[in-house]
Amino acid sequence: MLNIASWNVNSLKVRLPQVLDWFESSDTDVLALQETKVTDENFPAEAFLEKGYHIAYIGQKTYNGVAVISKHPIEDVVDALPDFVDEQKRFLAVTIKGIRVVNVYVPNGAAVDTDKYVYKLAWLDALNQFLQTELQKHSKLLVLGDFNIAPEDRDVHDPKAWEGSVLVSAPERKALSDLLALGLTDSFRLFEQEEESYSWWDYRQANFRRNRGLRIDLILISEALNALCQASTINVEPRKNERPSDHTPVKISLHCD
DNA sequence: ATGGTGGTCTTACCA
Repeated sequence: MLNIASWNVNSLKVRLPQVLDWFESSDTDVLALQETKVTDENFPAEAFLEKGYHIAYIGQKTYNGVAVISKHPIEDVVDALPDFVDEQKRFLAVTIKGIRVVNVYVPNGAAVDTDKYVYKLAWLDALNQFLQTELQKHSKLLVLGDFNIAPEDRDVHDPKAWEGSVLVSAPERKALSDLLALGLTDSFRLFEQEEESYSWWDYRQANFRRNRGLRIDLILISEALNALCQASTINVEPRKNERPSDHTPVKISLHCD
């Protein structure tokens, strides 16, 4: 079994002990991180290398930043969306055991009718363009990360309150369904899941305790991986940690020979 | 009750 996970850690500096603990205890082979918020010079590489892990990362000061931690060698690293000028470090594609792993931190979008929302939709369009060609080159491909989009109303704790707002708006959901139309599947919905399953809870208003969350951390898989996918889960435990990230890890198990 | 939390080379901004 090959276990692949995604976790928006909201500062790798703060969350490093939690990441190391969870990576080991959860039997994860490949972990995609978002919001590392660390420059490449300050990335805590040694903490992973001394354990024999393989790493790839691209970051910046204060904001954004993505990384991949792997128990298997990493090949063919691409650290930016091609043909898209972007100062923000949100994209990292790697190949591990013949599987193309595309780690994304999709822009949040702030609110509809803002420049950040326009940037979010443009970014998603550039991702779509990239995946069109990438899927022709890699039959085994997955796109995982913080999509900052809840695919459906059942992924939202209070759809009425959220209606039309950023993270659920129709243009964002259209951009997500355009990704799925390339031949990708939201792995979480391949399996029976508990109702009110979420991956992110705002720090404010005791939202986690009240399970007022959204499912915005996704693992999209190509058709060739569909047949190999044995499970897709949300691992809620790390959200209960002291000083938790506001996101919790999501994970798939792939059958491999 | 129009707030609230948490992260960052902070005291403003992002989420």
